[in-house]
Amino acid sequence: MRVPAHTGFADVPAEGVSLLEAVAARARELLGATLVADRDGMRVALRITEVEGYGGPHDPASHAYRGPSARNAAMFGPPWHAYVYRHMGLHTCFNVVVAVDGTPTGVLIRAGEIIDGVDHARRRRAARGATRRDTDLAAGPARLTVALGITLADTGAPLDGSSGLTLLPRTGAAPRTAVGPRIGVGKAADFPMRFWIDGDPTVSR
DNA sequence: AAATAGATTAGCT
DNA sequence: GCTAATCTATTTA
Repeated sequence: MRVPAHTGFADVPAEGVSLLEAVAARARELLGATLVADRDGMRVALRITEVEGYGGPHDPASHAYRGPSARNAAMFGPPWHAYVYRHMGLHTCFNVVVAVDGTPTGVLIRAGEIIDGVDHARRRRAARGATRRDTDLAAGPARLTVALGITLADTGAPLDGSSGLTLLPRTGAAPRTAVGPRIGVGKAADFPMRFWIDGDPTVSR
């Protein structure tokens, strides 16, 4: 993996680059996986179509870049748990913690297709703003959390179903995947760490 | 104690 | 496509 000098990853040591590769691999695995949220007796299932990797200590765009804090504590916890944070005051975003060799790395779930509980998702989204098309229900990290009913209280929760959140691995073959730079990231924006299912209508722009 | 940048969204042109 | 809204965590004095 070549690391362009202007991306902010320039000082990543060799083991850091392999760490980024590992995160990218985990992110790719999550494409096509299913996230099931059981909330208030309502089940909403999401087929993940867009993700972004965050490389912890070597990634200046990662929340874990500057070490542990009250906000990012969950990233330093066990893998396959949730890391939920608030952004821009009101928006809530959901990550899957992917500890690689004990380092705090994560994958931001940016978008997906609602495959079960569409009515519940639409109702939740309608309560916070207008939604025109079904493909927009979870087309964006904060939209996704609203559709699934995920809140800050879910941070640190396991994704094995014991807390109402279940992550099911993709079953079929790997989908056709597109790669690009991360979105809305000020630092290291040119580094391709964003993956989405090529041609899927539910990915954010 | 104060400043500031930010893993965004919705609404309008 | 472009901009306002909106507030928190982290950084700086």
